[in-house]
Amino acid sequence: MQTKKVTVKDIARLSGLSIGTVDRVMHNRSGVAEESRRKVMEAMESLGYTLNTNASLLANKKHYRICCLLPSFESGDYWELVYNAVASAQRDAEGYNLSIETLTYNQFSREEFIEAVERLKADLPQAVIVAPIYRNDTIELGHYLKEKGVPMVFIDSKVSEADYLAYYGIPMWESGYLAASLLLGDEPPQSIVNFRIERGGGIADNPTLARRHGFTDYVSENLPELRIYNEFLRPHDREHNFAVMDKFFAAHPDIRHIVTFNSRVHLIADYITTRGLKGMSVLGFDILGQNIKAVQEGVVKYLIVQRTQVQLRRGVNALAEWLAFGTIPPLKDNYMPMDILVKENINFYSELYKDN
Amino acid sequence: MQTKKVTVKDIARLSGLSIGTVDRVMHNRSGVAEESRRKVMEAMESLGYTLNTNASLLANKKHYRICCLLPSFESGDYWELVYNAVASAQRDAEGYNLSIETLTYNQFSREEFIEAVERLKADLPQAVIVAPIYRNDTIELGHYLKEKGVPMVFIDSKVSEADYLAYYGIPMWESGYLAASLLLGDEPPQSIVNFRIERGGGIADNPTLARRHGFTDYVSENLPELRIYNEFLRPHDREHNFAVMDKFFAAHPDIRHIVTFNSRVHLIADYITTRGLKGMSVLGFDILGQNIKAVQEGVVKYLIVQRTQVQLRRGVNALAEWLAFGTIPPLKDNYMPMDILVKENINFYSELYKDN
DNA sequence: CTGAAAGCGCTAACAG
DNA sequence: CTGTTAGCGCTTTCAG
Repeated sequence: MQTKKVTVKDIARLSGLSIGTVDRVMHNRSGVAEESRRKVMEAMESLGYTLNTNASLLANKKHYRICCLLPSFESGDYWELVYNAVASAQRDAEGYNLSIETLTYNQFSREEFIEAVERLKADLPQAVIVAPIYRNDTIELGHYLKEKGVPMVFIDSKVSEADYLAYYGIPMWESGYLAASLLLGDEPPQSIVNFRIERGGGIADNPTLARRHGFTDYVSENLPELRIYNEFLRPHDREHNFAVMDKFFAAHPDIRHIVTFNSRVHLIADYITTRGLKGMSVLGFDILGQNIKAVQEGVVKYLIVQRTQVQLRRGVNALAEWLAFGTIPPLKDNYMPMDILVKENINFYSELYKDN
Repeated sequence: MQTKKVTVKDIARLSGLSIGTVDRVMHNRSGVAEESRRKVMEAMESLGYTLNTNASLLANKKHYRICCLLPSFESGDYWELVYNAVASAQRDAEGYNLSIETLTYNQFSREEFIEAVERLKADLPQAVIVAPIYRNDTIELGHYLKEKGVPMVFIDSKVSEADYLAYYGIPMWESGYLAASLLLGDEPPQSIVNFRIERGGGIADNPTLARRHGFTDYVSENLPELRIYNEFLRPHDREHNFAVMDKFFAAHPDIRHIVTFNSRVHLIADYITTRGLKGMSVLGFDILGQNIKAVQEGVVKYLIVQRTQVQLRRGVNALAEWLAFGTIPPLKDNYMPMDILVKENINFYSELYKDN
């Protein structure tokens, strides 16, 4: 560290200007003579000035609002994780002159999404974070926000065609490819089953589609002979699901490998536990409480998870920097880690995903 | 959020005392009448006061020094990761009224460690972070620091018998157990080889010992028949290492499973690549640049890594809280995640481990 | 034991 | 275009 902290005063003195001007230069505000700007820059450079964030934040009266547009959730489902991450980001944000709000919509209802967008427009925040579901509507939202000068960050998944500042999330295709390599890498079976979720609305873009492509691409490349069965479950119809699975496994008693690309592998774990099936290799996604349990009990072998908290925090940071300094994130698409959880390491993740 | 931020003034007004007294109460400083203390507490409670960290930090003239006691490193080895984490924590620490220094010693020389401790004592910081190697000397250091009221945090590994404030690191035994389950879980082989590093000094406590125990415990539990060969390599003697491995694999051409418990799996990767061996299952630890490369090339199958940056940051945070507010960390032993890296997900980790 | 007052480094508003 | 000034909310003297 330096002998003494360099302050605006120092650089004002050195450049022969006032702290007012120094401030203006620092923040690229208009109304500074080119000559002065140069002098100030030079002084900052030579003294190695760094902004005291605490003082800055304290003095800054501006207050930014960031709004998160997310699917609503029921207890125990995927979006709850995201929502918790928002809550935690909210706490972090206090004291940073920015507040984070949430606007939710039923992910299966395009109407609700559009309505949520209307509400967003009615009380436009300074920045927006979106977990996109409806692709076209999201693109449109992007246009609108662009025009208003409101930056948008994607988390969870992205709509590449939209105007956005940055994306923080896992690479979807790769997550499926990874899934295949884990599940099928060691002793490739002859056939496997993919349990999917019946989609009601049908219009919604399914982000897990790319994931399934990643999986099937791995298969075409490495195991062209592999047969993949597709079966459909319902989020809340245990009886129906059990019937589906009973029927399937009766017809295919040899199948030992199960994959799901959504977060509901616990539906399958429930079935396996209840029926007492043995020797199954099951892979699923997302660190839901019930999924954790299934891994701990050895029913699910692999759980691929993302760091929702980190993703959101990075998104918020990117927006904060943009708002405060006009900084554009160095990378537009930020692909974050996909963690592989198994029985032997999962216990050291739960705390982290809850809070850290 | 509240309508308006609650400040010391508000609670001073409500309690009928001055902000000076309020401040004294907030920080449990002495010299406050019991009656006043009560009133202030009450007011804080009822208004839901929260400290404005920015203002606090800005006004606070105290400056804390944290010293990290670490093994020195050569480019590309494990301790470089830790050192980089310190450097990054240093940057974070600026503006938090605390500075982080590093004191290094040759990990193979107990003398150097003792000398480093002397230097530490000579210019005692307000808090200490230690990556312990010499167990007894560390215990002694703990006694000394305890007496001086200087808190100590362990990272990387811990000495359970010592007096310490908290530990942030992976669980060593479990990391070995995990290694075994990954390497041996699917199609257990008959025999495997463990390449170890010749230890010069011999007195140094080897933290990877617990890891090896975790591995062998898994084996005793699940694969009692498994034969584990032990061979010894040297960190910087490629020729010698190649001779050792040539000899070993000539004698055991059937062995396909290799594990190392230290960070130098790249030594083996180098050998495998050079000799063009095929079909090896190799597992190693730590996200060194050369190890990453070996995974990307498919030579190393599993790399188990820890989040050095996060661990250090948590350690620093714990100390900062202790210094500023006397807060004791909720958990003393904080076991952090062990990430499993394979070819298909490793590319999304490197950035994170570099900086995040 | 308590209150008053002087900043911490920066930003914003207002004069020039 | 530039300088001055009044705080932001808190901590820390220094008097009482």
